Amino acid sequence: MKFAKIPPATIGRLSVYTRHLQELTRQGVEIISSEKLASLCSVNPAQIRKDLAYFGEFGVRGVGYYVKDLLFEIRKILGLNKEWNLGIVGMGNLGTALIGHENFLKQGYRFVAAFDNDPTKFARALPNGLKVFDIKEVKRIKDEVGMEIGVITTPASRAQEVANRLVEAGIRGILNFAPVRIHVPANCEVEYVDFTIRLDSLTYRLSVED
Amino acid sequence: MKFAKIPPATIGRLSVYTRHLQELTRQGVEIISSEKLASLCSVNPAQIRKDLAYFGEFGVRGVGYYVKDLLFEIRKILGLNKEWNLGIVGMGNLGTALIGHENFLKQGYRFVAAFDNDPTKFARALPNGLKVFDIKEVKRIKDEVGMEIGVITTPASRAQEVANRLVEAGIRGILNFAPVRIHVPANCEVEYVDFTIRLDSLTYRLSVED
DNA sequence: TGGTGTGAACAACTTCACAGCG
DNA sequence: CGCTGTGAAGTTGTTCACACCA
Repeated sequence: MKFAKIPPATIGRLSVYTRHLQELTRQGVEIISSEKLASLCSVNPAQIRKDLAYFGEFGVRGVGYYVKDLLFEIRKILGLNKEWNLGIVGMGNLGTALIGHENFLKQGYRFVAAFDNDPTKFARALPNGLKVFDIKEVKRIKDEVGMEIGVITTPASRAQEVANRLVEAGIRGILNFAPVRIHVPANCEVEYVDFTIRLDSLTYRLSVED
Repeated sequence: MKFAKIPPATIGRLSVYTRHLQELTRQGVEIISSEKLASLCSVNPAQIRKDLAYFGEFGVRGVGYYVKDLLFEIRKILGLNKEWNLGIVGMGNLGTALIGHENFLKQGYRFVAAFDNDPTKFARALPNGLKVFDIKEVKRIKDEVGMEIGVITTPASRAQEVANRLVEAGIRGILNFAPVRIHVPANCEVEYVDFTIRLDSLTYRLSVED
């Protein structure tokens, strides 16, 4: 791939493009212009072309983009030409719901391990046949099942401690649902999903506009 | 300062600050400097001061910020000096998990209504005593229970249709978990939570750095 | 002709550096 | 004296406008 440094926002938008390209594929649409795709994704058409230009030339001038080809190329850019193995820590309501959620599989993410620190949960059988292990065993299990990314769904107060364990076990990527920032070494990447933060943005806007 | 337009990123960070200020309160910390708070939140100290400066002067020079006061002030800025009533549409695994998730209540969000389009779910009793209603009844129920924000947890293919119904019922704020952009009139605000998009950012970085 | 690819203009956001004040 | 508050500088990201090409 290219050696320019890519805006994080571009990467986020590439994901959005793939969601809508997938939908277009399902609808049988074969070709789409940056203008139409932009409208679906609620962005500026030039933004789409610019985002893609970081990685190469994927369109046909005067025509547009071949939906299937573009989808394939973007997924390759995002590293999604392989399946990724996820391990999840914190088997409360949310963790249990995520492990059974279709969207992960649809995008190429597979849960291969589940952890908690509550012994009463170790017996429980999960939807997809996984068993819940003690978080202390994360290193052993990680190597056994080839876990690559850790998903944290514990309460905020335990997130840092879990992150430490994951890092220690050699995990290089973490998706954190707990509503606090966590601190990890530079060789480990973290992304955050905090739905109450998004709600706060909403309430801010709703409060201001009146 | 008061009437400048605020960067969306600032609003997002204000939420992050509150999460850590809450944690500090729990730990009994009374005063904190922008430097220390910045370290907790993984941002630049000047960024915190700048973010706050959009809204007023909340610190004491030479001292720092009083944790409780700052928390109160930021929550007021975000419109969180009231409880907000949420209605959720799509009672699959994820929807059911969210409705029982402590973080919402902790931040002042209360689920007051639940909807689906699958009649077999209407009977089901939810954790917090709510009943699942037909999405077609959203307008009536919304007025009855004072629902203010709609949360969409349906599959992508049904998100737009649900958004239309919410808008029609007079909802002015939507939190969308479905992995597609939705289109609504200008008087309605939308925020997105897509965890597979965040995972894609992670896999991109993991793929590039090797 | 019509839509992509892209340098250049523009806009937004972040960080610096220090003045100002408790 | 130390930490906040803030103009100015620096950096990053977005949009425009048009050259270019199937």
